[in-house]
Amino acid sequence: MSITSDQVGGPALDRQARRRSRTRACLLEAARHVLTRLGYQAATIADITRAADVGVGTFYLHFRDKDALLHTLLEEGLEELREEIGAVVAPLPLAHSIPAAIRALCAALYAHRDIVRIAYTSGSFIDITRRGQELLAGYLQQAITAAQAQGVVGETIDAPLAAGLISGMIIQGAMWWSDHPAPPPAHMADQIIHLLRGGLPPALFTE
Amino acid sequence: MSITSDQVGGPALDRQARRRSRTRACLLEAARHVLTRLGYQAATIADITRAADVGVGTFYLHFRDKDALLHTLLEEGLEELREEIGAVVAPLPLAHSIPAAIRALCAALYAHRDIVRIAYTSGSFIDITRRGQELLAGYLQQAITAAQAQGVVGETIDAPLAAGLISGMIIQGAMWWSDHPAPPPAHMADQIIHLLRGGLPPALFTE
Amino acid sequence: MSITSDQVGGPALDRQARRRSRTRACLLEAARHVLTRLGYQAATIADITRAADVGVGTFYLHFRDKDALLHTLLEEGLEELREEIGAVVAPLPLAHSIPAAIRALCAALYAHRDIVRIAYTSGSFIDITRRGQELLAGYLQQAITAAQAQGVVGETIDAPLAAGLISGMIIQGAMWWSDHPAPPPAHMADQIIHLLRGGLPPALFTE
Amino acid sequence: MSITSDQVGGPALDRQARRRSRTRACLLEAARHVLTRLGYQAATIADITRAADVGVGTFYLHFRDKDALLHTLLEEGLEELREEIGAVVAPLPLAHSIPAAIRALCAALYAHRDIVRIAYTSGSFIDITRRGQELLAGYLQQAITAAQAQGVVGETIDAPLAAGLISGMIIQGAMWWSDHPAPPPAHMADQIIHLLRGGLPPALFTE
DNA sequence: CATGAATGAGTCTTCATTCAT
DNA sequence: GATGAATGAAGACTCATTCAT
Repeated sequence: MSITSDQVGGPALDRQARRRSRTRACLLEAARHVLTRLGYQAATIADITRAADVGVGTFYLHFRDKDALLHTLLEEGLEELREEIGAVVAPLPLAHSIPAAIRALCAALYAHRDIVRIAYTSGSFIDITRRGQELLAGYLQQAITAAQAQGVVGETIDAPLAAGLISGMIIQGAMWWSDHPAPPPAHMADQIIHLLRGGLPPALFTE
Repeated sequence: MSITSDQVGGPALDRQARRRSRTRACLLEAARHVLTRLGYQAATIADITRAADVGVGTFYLHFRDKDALLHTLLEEGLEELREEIGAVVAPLPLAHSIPAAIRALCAALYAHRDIVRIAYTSGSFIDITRRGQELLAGYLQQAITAAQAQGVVGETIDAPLAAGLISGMIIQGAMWWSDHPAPPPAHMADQIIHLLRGGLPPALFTE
Repeated sequence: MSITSDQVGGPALDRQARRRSRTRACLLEAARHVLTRLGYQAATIADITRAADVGVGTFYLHFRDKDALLHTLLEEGLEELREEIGAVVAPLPLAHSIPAAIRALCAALYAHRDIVRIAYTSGSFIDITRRGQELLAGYLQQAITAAQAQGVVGETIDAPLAAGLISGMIIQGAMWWSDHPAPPPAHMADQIIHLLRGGLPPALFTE
Repeated sequence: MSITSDQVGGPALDRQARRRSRTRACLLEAARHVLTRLGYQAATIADITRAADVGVGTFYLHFRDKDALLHTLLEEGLEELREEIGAVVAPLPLAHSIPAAIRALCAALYAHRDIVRIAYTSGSFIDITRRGQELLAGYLQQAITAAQAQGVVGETIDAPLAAGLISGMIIQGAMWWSDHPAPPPAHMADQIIHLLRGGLPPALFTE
């Protein structure tokens, strides 16, 4: 008696589910490429399914519409960012983790520079974009606030705004990366840290 | 010949030209509002002409097509930016103009925050956007390079990258402004200057 | 000085409006033909605009969507029915107007047999269809009730149901007409009146 | 040969055939419900298989395509109508079977009101619908013609048309039933018989 | 110059049908 | 035989652009 696939329910169902998952992942991957290149509004469903090498109808088996795709792409990207950064920053002492946080943010945003570009050029889904920026700023603000609580940083620093500025700088770098290969994230992080350490001497600021 | 307003050529032609100019300005102003709200792709010609209170056909008397409108809007915005910033920065000694440049950049970008948002969310016309970013970075890079030439700034600073980072920080602020009223540009500039002066103490950077 | 069309606002605007109206009427007329032949669901917008000899986009200048077209078609048809029948029946003494009412109903439904077919085969817009049936039944019921009030008709007749049955018979005839040319409405009305006068003798009803 | 249920051919094949039959019946029953609710064009194969609780592919094991399903549904419905009505009317003397025929038609159409609605709102398969109407009219026409042959009904009655009118009245009632519960078929039949017996007195017809 | 009705190419989206498991 | 993921042709609807007035 031969062992056929329908004798054992599990594997058969698993294979089906795996195939489904793979198609969905193909679509997300293709969408990431296409949206990065063309922008959300200009990209068509046909562009995406062509890039994923599936039929147009297949798209709608996995996403309700174009908006749902973008939502999924951004939410999943945000979640990966959160995990990657969290894994690096969590074990560090808050008050002294700014360089590490900046390096982690740069590395993570470099890895997801496509998603960052899509988030900032799509126009819609501002809440997800905002949550992303808040995620980044959150790490920095925690570090600054903790340092202020320990008295090592003066109160003249507006912690939320400074955090926003630094994260803004990094995000802008990520958008730059979506067009240019250089500089690598480590170099970018070094320069940011160098700048924040007081790299620009007081001589430049005599007005 | 009938007695009409075109008996006297000069004034009539002027009035004609003035009316034409006014219509064109209305369209550009309407486009700025509508594109800021909806984004380039989502905004329709009808949206723009409705906001400008003219007929759809009138649009095509002033702009070849939708792309030409965006091109004009961005080029004119870029030119205004260049003039406003240049007027402030030109008379200053390069090596010591960083705070003034930052304040001028913040003020000018705040005034044109709609255009900045349109430039960064339209997806097309990357060359104009790049030229805008280069305009900003140019002022900063000149100042840093001049300071390095005078020996007041060390060579460990990557002048183009630092300039890019600082301008990126400011641009990111401008995109934030397109959604939020605060903080005012002067406050934003102060914080940036404070940060760059070495506002974050070495204590935060002991790794 | 020549008399050009834009010197006199009225006629120019009128011409514009007339042209618009004509296009709309073309579309409604084309829709009546196409929907009768293909049915509401099977008919495409392209079928209708092709029949009307206008571009597809023109359809959407006049109707929000396919549903709005059907709604308009049925409402306007219902209104014409109401006017045509009312004009005939209104001046008659209620209690003796049944033959006249039946002739008027037959004539009006014959004239609008396409609309009747569309209403009864479209599946949607049941409320308009119901209102149409109630319109027909209303005239008959008024006549029967008036006759009962004068004592010339016995109370064993269920006036609403009888009215519904007779109108149903006529409506079914109208649907028949949408496929066949004969019999003409006058003949149809004569037969109905003949039947209702007691054309089938008691001999047939000895059970 | 492995020990499985197909060792004994007969019962196994029977069980197979029974299961097949049951699935087919499920699909037809589900189709009847779904098509009644949504109409033929609007109903999807997925709607039907979901209602039947089978996979979409299963549908095509039992019907060549969507049209074949409708064809089967209508043909089987028509056959049942024919059998039910025939069983009642066949043993009666033609010339005196009009009340019985009307009662049988009302009862049968009430039982199959879903099918009637589907037939009249599907747009396609007009030949089956026509054959259905001819089935009904046939019984009535035979009765009227037989009565005319016996001299108990005058020749002023156009037998085919009168038969068509009466069947049309009943069919219209059946479509009404697909939306409303009342009146019951017996009541409907009584009123029709009452009307045809001369229920509307001559007083109403003095023009 | 100004207008807005008309156009039709281009998109999104649905769904009947197929086929590998 | 049963399943449901995948397919792509077909249809609704939008909107940049034109042109007669």
